[in-house]
Amino acid sequence: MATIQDVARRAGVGVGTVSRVLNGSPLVSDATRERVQRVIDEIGYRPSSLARALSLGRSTTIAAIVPFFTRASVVQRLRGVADVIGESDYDLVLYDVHTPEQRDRRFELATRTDRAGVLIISLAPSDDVVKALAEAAVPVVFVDRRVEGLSSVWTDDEAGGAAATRHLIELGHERIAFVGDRTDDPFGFTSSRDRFTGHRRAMASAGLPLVEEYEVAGEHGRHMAHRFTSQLLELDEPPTAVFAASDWQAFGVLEAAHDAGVSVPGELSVVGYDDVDVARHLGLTTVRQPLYETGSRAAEMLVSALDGTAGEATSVELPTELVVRRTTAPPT
Amino acid sequence: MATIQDVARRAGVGVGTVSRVLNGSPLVSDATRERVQRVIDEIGYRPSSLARALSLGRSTTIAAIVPFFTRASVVQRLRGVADVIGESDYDLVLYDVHTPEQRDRRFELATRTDRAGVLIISLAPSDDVVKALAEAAVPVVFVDRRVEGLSSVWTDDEAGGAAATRHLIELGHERIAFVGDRTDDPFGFTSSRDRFTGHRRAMASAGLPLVEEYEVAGEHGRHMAHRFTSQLLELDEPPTAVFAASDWQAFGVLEAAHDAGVSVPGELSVVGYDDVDVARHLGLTTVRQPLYETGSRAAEMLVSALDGTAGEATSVELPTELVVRRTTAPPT
DNA sequence: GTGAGGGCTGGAAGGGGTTCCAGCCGCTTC
DNA sequence: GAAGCGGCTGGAACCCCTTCCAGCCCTCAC
Repeated sequence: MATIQDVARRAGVGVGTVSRVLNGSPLVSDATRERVQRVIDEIGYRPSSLARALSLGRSTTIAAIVPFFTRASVVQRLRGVADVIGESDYDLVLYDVHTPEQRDRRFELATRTDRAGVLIISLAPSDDVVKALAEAAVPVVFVDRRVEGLSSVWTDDEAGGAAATRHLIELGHERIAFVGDRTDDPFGFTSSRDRFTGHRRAMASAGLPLVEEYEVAGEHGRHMAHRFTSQLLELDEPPTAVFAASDWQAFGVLEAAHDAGVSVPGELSVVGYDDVDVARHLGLTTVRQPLYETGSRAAEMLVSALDGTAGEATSVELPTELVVRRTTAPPT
Repeated sequence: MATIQDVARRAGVGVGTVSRVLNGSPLVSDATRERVQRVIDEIGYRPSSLARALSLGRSTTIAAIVPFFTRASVVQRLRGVADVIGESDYDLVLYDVHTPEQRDRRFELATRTDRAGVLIISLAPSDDVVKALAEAAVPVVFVDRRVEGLSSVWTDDEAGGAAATRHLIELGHERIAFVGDRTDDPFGFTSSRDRFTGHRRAMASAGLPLVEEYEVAGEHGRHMAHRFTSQLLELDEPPTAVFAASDWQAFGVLEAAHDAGVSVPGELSVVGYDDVDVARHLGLTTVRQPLYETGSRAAEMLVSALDGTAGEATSVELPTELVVRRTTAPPT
């Protein structure tokens, strides 16, 4: 592997000059520049970004800490991140997190200097970590979560949840169930909880009673939602509508309804959350949140912070939007 | 940020000794080791992996070059990769590729030494690139593609395609259409083409005619498949079955059938390919390929190559499997 | 002619690790 | 008691860049 020394020697110049050519410094005469450039092309020299980073004291890699990057919603956000970072001079390092232990380890790593910046998706840092991050030299942007004193891009889950339930209420539903994530989730995800809060708020302001049997929560995913829905449908007074905390849970609800021979939206209305790709395909009424944009906006904020064009920590809220499709209708 | 010098000074030892403690060398007395370790813990010292990599001459990052990592099938593979790399001491750098230009640029970067190893998913390198990769010091493993002289993990798309069509033939279908990707695809993806070859082979060996009208190809994705299927269904003699080169294209086919009021599987049988998550959900008959395993196996191969426990380049074929669900039935 | 100043250049220092080499110490061994 | 040896240690050299500083040469003004 050729080094800057080799180039300097072959071109008959000093290493400083080669470095200046490499970095487009104006302090090089055209003749010299051309000569050096020719040698570079000839021997196919490429500077070591490792050495460069060490010398500069900053790397060009951005870490993204991501939970379950298999989930469609997370992938969408990540795509926004990847698109922006791909256009920049930075590289994207992916840290997938399955367990709270991994999460904490990753957070600890994040405070080290090896990465130029850090993007944290959907994960909740403890107060200690927040402090460490705030003190650390590396810029951090949170996606899908608001953190005091640090930059973030987020949406209002509570308002979104309220909108979903309000839609059902406006259609005339009164017995509305909520299917969400377990509340003691070890990652401290709050989106399901916030959507639930919104749901209750909407129920309350419509003067509808909160029936405990209608509020179920379990492991994230289709299966649990399926099982819960089967149980809901067997109640003496089953709900006429279900608001699921995510599209995938809504799919589980739909499946369960199908299995039980309950027609949608005839006998049961269903609303999801996220507006994942497939949602449109299946005609699911849902609350759309701008997944891609949360990722791309956050990445943009981080990159401009790294390039020094951004100022203080900023918190950006992106809007959600109710998308009415074919799984909701007035109760019969 | 503390350096190894600081630790050495505070512990009253030389930097060499600190480095030895850091790397678990046996050439340190227990007393010294403990003293150094205490200082490390005290001041929360973390070695710079950048400096370490530079000094060692090798980094601990693995690059994954990935096309459209939004596609569910690609995400599945990537998950396999991420799981394995997450368990190792390496970091995963993600390069998403949307255009052939990006691909070529990424390949060029791959031949440089900054990354310890490279994983290339589904993408086709030119002969020049193959040569460069073979010569470069960095180990490379291809996923979803077989490359002469380099390691790879792949499945037999032709056999899979043949199996899909054979299934339809065995059900009694004779008018079987194929909906695939455009053949002049700029990335040189070959999977759709290979599946098509398998399809034709199966037709031929069953003595069935190849009808040109039944072989359609266009941009990858649901929409094109939708449009093509609508056209197919308007033919004087429409096909009774469709083999789509991917699950998502199969979903487009299903949509088109639904829109045209054609019942599935009553009037039209549909087979997909990949067995993406949603396929099960929608009851799609499809050819399952082990997406996750393809990624994890490749990552394992790469990691062991990096750790020196692997030998020569190896090529691993993983099996495909026909999964019959609710979208195929005998013709009426 | 001299001094000042500007344009360009070479090379040393520095960034934070690893490793090799030399050296010290204390113990055997003859 | 000297020689030999093994265990442990300190520190210089090195990995490959960037940047700062000093210095050279020229031009221009006085």
